[in-house]
Amino acid sequence: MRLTTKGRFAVTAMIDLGLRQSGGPVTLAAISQRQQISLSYLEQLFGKLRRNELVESTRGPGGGYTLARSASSITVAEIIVSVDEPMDATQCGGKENCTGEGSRCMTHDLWAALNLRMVEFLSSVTLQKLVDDQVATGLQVEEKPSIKRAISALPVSQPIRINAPNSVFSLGNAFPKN
Amino acid sequence: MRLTTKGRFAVTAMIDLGLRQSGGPVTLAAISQRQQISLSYLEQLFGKLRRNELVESTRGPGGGYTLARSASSITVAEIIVSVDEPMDATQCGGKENCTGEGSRCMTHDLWAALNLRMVEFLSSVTLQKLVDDQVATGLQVEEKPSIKRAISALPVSQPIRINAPNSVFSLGNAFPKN
DNA sequence: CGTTACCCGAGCAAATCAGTAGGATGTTCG
DNA sequence: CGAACATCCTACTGATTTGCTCGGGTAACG
Repeated sequence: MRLTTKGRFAVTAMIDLGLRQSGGPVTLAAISQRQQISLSYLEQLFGKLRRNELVESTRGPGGGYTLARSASSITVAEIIVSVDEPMDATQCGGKENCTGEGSRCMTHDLWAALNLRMVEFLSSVTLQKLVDDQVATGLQVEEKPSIKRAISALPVSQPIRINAPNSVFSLGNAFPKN
Repeated sequence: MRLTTKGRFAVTAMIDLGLRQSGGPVTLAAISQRQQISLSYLEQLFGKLRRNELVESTRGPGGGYTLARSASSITVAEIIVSVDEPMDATQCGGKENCTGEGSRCMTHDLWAALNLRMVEFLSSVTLQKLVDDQVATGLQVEEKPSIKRAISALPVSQPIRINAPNSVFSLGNAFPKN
């Protein structure tokens, strides 16, 4: 498990998607405008999210992305793991003598175990919870017309602001030293 | 809070230090050999750990590093934060319009809150716990002579293997995709 | 003085990050 | 059909981080 801003972008985009998918598929262009993330970068992230079966895509006019499962069954851990490359393993890729013998290269098992704890923790937070917390901050999502796959003629309107209540939590790199 | 292999190296080295400092200061050269981390890289990491007052240094022959506080009062979170640069803040460094208005740039607060949760979690794990778990795996630390600051004439002997029981946990990037 | 071992900075190859560019493919509507 | 839409895909780029080397400097001990 690696925690970087990359995972943050993915989770943010997924929250936006969870908030607005009731009106049909949501385009990356719309998420890009609301969340200030570049479109091509979103395409790359959602490519991974799709291949990990967290979202489904619909092509053509009126298309976009929807959650592949209910938001309550998608966890933060799944999102982060999807966009973070597995990057093989520890640096003792198997070949290095690494002190030799039968048991693994010291740190290997130790960190596998901590990783598990991190995943357990992040698995306890569902996307639904994050979406609910957003709704609770008094954010209003203007609905798209309920006609399925209708081409939205609506202007993008003002960007959705995602605010955090005290109950949820944060990743990323904002950690002032003093 | 950022979780990368850098923090992993730091925590691993600190566990090694916690295991062996009872025999006096531990040299980075010894840690380097046991944990397979380059000496110069360790020097950089311990420079940060020292400036964050997690370790103390003793120069000259027989010198090395010792924990600045008891292992039970040092947390994993402190170690990781010490070696990970604060790298300022979110990308809306304050200047970007970021949708404007009074409230922060959407993701800002959301992630600050998750960050807090991560820190709380990693703060609940002390270095002492990690050291105890290592001792529990049946690792024997051969003592240096109890003469304080004596020059160790002992051969480095075999490297200490750090193994993980199921009770502790892991960071790092070992997370197989399948 | 010589050895030990901490200190410090510059620099470097590789990887990752965030984004750009340029298309190709599939869907819908006129 | 053909144009617009929107996902898909690959490759490339500049900036940063990672892990490490090199070369020296300084304090402590014999």
